[in-house]
Amino acid sequence: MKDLVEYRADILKALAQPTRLKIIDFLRDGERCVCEIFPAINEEQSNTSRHLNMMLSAGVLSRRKDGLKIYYAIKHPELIEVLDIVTNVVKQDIHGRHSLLKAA
Amino acid sequence: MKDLVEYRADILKALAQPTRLKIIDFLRDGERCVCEIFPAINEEQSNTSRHLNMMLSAGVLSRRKDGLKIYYAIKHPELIEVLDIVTNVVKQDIHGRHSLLKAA
DNA sequence: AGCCTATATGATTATATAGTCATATATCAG
DNA sequence: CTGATATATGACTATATAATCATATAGGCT
Repeated sequence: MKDLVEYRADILKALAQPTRLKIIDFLRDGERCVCEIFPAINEEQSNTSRHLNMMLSAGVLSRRKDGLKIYYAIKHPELIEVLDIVTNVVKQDIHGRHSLLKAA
Repeated sequence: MKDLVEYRADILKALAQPTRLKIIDFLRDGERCVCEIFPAINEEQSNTSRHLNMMLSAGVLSRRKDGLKIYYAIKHPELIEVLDIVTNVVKQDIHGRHSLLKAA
């Protein structure tokens, strides 16, 4: 049986990957179907599907079925705040690093 | 060269692991030396050291040397807020799950 | 029924990660 | 200098992860 620390790690792990971050960024404005998501982030359909399912089981996304299409959405809006905070931390921190940013 | 998405993923990854979460929880009240940290979280010294260094390179912790001892601290207090938000999300979410919590 | 579209999944591969044990390095005390 | 303490690191193992290609499943259309 998982304890609280493990559940917290699961949520954070679900956010902690570039492809998944791109997905969540794309879902900021509301739910989208898989067929919209994978072209938007420029990833394979199957890879996108795996990441979506992973985030669903972690409790980060919710899923709605409508005919052939499956719509995913961010389940807890607070997580958007989490990403915003992390973005700010990175931006503060980036000045103390040797390497430069590719794009903002 | 890393882009913003990758830096964000690095920070989140640094938080997304049970042993590291325990370390950060222990550092909430301020800096601690390695010799205090690893007994507190009940991990090997070498493993603890690796996690500390990992979080240092990710920009999550800062390090201060004082004689023989090395003190680590949470670098960005905002990250404590991040963990608190995630904890709340988990607590909300836990009700919709099949398994029960071991401890809070 | 047969065909299309949307999504998920099995099998595989390459790479990353967490942990352990032994050892190296650094600083201090005497 | 010697010995003790604190921290870091090399080498290794076991496990997890991300990605890909091919295929399966499911819903809708004619």
